[in-house]
Amino acid sequence: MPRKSSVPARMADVAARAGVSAITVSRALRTPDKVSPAVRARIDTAIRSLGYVPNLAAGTLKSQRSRIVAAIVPTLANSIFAETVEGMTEILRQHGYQLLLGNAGYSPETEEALVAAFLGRQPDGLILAGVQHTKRLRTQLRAARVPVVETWELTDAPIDMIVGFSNFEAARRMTLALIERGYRRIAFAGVAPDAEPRSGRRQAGYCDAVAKHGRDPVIFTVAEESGLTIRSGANTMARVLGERADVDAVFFANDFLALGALMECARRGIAVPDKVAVAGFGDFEVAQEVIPALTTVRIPGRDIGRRAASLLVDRLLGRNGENAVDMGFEIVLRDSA
Amino acid sequence: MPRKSSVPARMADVAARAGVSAITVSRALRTPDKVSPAVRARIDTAIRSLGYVPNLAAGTLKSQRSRIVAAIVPTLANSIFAETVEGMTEILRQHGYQLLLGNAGYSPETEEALVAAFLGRQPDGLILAGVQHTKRLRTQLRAARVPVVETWELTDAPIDMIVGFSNFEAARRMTLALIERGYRRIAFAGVAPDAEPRSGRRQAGYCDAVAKHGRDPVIFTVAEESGLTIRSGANTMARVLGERADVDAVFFANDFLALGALMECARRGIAVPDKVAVAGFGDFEVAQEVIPALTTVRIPGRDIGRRAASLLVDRLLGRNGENAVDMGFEIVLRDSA
DNA sequence: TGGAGGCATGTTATCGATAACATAGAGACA
DNA sequence: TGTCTCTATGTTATCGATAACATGCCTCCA
Repeated sequence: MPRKSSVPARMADVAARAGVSAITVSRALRTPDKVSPAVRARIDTAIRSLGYVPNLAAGTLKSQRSRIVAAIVPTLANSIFAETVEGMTEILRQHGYQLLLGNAGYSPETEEALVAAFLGRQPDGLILAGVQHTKRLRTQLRAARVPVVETWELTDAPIDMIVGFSNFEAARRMTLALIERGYRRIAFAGVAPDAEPRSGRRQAGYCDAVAKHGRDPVIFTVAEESGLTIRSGANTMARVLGERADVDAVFFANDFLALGALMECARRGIAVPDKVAVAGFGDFEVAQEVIPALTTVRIPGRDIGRRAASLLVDRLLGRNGENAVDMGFEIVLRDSA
Repeated sequence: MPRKSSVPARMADVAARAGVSAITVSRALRTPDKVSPAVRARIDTAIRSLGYVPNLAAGTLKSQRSRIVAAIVPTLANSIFAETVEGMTEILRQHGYQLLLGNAGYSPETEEALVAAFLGRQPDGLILAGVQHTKRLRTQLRAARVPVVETWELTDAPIDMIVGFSNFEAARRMTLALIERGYRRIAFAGVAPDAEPRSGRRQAGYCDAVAKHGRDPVIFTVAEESGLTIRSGANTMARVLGERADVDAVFFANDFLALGALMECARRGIAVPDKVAVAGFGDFEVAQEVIPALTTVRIPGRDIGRRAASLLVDRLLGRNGENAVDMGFEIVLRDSA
């Protein structure tokens, strides 16, 4: 039966116009080499003349494949996670997958709620930032049998696949580099470990390094409500300068914090690194442009996204490759420390 | 018929366990007040004990409502668009909608391809950045009868709804402010107008303002491949200083460019604003922290996202409100100009 | 006391694509 | 020439939820 032209065309309409059955249209779209060129041409013409758009909800329902990948990140704004998301969309798009995005702040509970909402879409895969999840989330994910990639950290007990680097090791190595450069009293500044797990792992790496050299850690905790911002970096630097005249280097958990610290020093006319050295984490674009250029840890954020998506795609294509990838990091020594 | 416990539970399984029919479960989930409290409680128990997750593909197929909103932005990385996306997810989540995200670079063709791919998901709405789209895209969207919100600009001929501000007017006002402050020879630096339409509109606003004062525009075009980055801002500033000693103020199309310019001046020991003034666009976080603090145009990026999502949600709920919202801008005069 | 109206719940058909199975016809080869 | 294989295409049933319509029962008031 023909339908009013005001309602969208269905596959059956395309089939009728091309003089074939619906399944042949379906094949022409999904596995073109199983359809003869002549028929394929007729179908293409019909599709164009009807403006046909396949209803993926119907396809998903029957085939149990949604071609959707869901990703959950803590935040996009002013963050290197945005690059990771771009890296993911890039690879996923190449393989015909689309990205359903959620941002969870730094709350495992919100993450859990988002995953619950996303699972109803039958995503073919899931990408999460971090390895700190609620117990219920882990249970739910195993039950759903969805391929999962965790990112931005490493752990011995991933849910499934993982693409990241060792925040602990990166911070440890940066701290050792600062020690090697001759700084005697190195402080660490980040948010509370339970508020942001990655920052917490970095703090632990710092503690390990100073302990190895028989020194006491000096830790400044950034107020949680202000977060990893330039402004809170400046505030924290002000506290360090006011409270601990003996500190000769500060290692910040994030480049924005470090940038704020540099600005605070500039405002006060304090020489960096002569009076106090500053190091950051992330190697954001601004790090190499600021004066003095920022010593920091380079993290391949975009590549983490690309690689996470690749692992997922490989799994979905039945190609079984690695399950855990350490993307590494790089200590970048510049002028600020 | 009962199913193996290894396959996910369906609504019928929940219904059986709760001793009701499937439709009652459906109602308990979507319109709980139409189900008696006692039955609702039994259903809730059944859902939890089976770990039931509704299959939204099935629901979408029958109800023709996907509860998905698709958004396409040029880029997320290092960009204020990321805040807009966060604003959108925030509002959409409150109303049970999920965000399908695409990034199109600055290519209308990629945007068109993304929309085509997204439409198959039957999105309940679509949010686009900008108002420059291919003709085919406009046709396709009208045919699909999807509510559309364009953002970040204004136009007399929106596809449907629009939430933005006037890039032209914002740049014009900033230029006038610079003139008023006494700068005689003001240059503009941005990417080529056809590469980034928003930057192009800003350039036009600048030209209008200088022309009103009988002056000739001085335009520096940032190399397209490097884009709106700190580094290309520094390079552009170097060109300005080398080629146009008469220029006493430079208005950059973006805060990152302006930031790079400030850094280049610092490296060369050139006083800002005494020797040359610098203004930016966007009021990114770094603008108020850098030294000298950056004179710029504040754009409510997050609010644009929130408002765009609200307009869409209102439309979907049958509440017909405004179709065009000017979110305005604010000239922020700081130390750099 | 009876019927109108409203609430809670049920029955049936359906959304549109595709997996699984079926079949027709062409060519290959003994 | 018969049968075997392979390719191109078709038929049927189905994925899981929900719209539309149906029904039973309770309450209220004339």
